[in-house]
Amino acid sequence: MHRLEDLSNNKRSYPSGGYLYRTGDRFKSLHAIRSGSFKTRVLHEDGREQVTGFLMAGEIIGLDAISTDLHTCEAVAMEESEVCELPFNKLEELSRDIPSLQRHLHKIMSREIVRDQGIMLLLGSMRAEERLAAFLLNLSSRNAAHGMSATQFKLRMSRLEIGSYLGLKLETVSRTFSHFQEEGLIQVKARAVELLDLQRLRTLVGKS
Amino acid sequence: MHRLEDLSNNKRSYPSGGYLYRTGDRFKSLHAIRSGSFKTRVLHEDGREQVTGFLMAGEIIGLDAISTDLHTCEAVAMEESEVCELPFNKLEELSRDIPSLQRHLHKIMSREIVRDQGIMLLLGSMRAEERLAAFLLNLSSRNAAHGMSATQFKLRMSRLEIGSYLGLKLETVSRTFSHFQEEGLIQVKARAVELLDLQRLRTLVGKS
DNA sequence: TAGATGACTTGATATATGTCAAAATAGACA
DNA sequence: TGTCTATTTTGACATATATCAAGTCATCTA
Repeated sequence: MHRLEDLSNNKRSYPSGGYLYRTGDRFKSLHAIRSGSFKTRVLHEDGREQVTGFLMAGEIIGLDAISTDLHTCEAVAMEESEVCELPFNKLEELSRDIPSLQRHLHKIMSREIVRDQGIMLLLGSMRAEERLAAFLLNLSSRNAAHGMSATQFKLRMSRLEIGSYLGLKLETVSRTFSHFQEEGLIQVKARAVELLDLQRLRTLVGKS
Repeated sequence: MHRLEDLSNNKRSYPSGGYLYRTGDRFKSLHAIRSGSFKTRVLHEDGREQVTGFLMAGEIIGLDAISTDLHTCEAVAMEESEVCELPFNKLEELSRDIPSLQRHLHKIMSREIVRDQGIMLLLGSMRAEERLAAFLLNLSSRNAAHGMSATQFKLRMSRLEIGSYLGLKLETVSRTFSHFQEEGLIQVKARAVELLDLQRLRTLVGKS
């Protein structure tokens, strides 16, 4: 067993804005993203909402949706997004027989929790510049992990969505981008970003 | 199978500040809290840290510790804290035979993720008053869930710890407490708190 | 290509929260 | 009980980010 998505025989496509699942849906599957990208959101009764994550090709969606009805996941990329469905009951059955799968699921689950804790640290104790630098570096290393450029990429999400994720207003996100550019840390034009000085971006994140 | 802790034959005690697990420990057990309370923290390489949760008697600790080495859990109460250990491999074995346990574990896991998402919403989009009101209401309902008063209780944690959890400085926490008292929402003296107007506290959280 | 629509940038100003400092209070211990 | 220390409160001031408001720039459609 090398890749979870080998288990799937059900592939589906979603247009931008298409819902993979939405508030109230019963959780029943994991999804491996083959192309495009997705965002997850939590909703509050009073209408307040927040983006809680962005997911890209090569990553697994779904565990953070377990049993919550205040949570949605939808495609954000400009191109079509494709996923493989991994039905949960099938995974459960298999995981009884295949110990390595059990561990694999654990690892995925853990990763989500660790990721959430990182975001909590970010939201709770970083300033705007640190948050955005951390965000860019995170995208960078995930790009690299999937065989894409670590320094040049196109953002899949709007300033508003980035702001929601980082706990900032879109104007602050935009200003901080501009500021980074003035400092020679990045080159940014609309959604096209190039990281010019990874080292200085890293030191930016690691200070209080 | 009604309560997870019936599985345990291993009970342990911790003094205030005692570590249940600490950075780098290998995750191997869940723990059911019998008395006292605990806090979990994430640590950052640069020394920055944040309280990510408070856990009280009757609750289960441990899942958010899976495979992360930047995470600690320690006792915070004044009195001794006692836990039942639930070894993970034992749980895994049992969960193969007992489907209801599998579901039970799922539910616990989900709850942690949902909780984290709630905190992300709080940290990302609420102001100081809303955060503290949400915090107090959360303590209140958890107290009630364990058969204690929903309106009168003693805080187990310092202003500094509350601030770390809510992404605020301790002075802001203190000022907000005082402000709530002036408004007649609560009665507070050091760590003794009485919620005087639950309804208004709730409306405070649900606006912006 | 022109016009329309939504996304992004930039500026001026307001405001919430942080920072620094001191005093008051509570809890621990001899 | 009194002393010591840590916690909490309160004040004055600084600052980061939000808010409000234009204006520019992209992208899409006709």
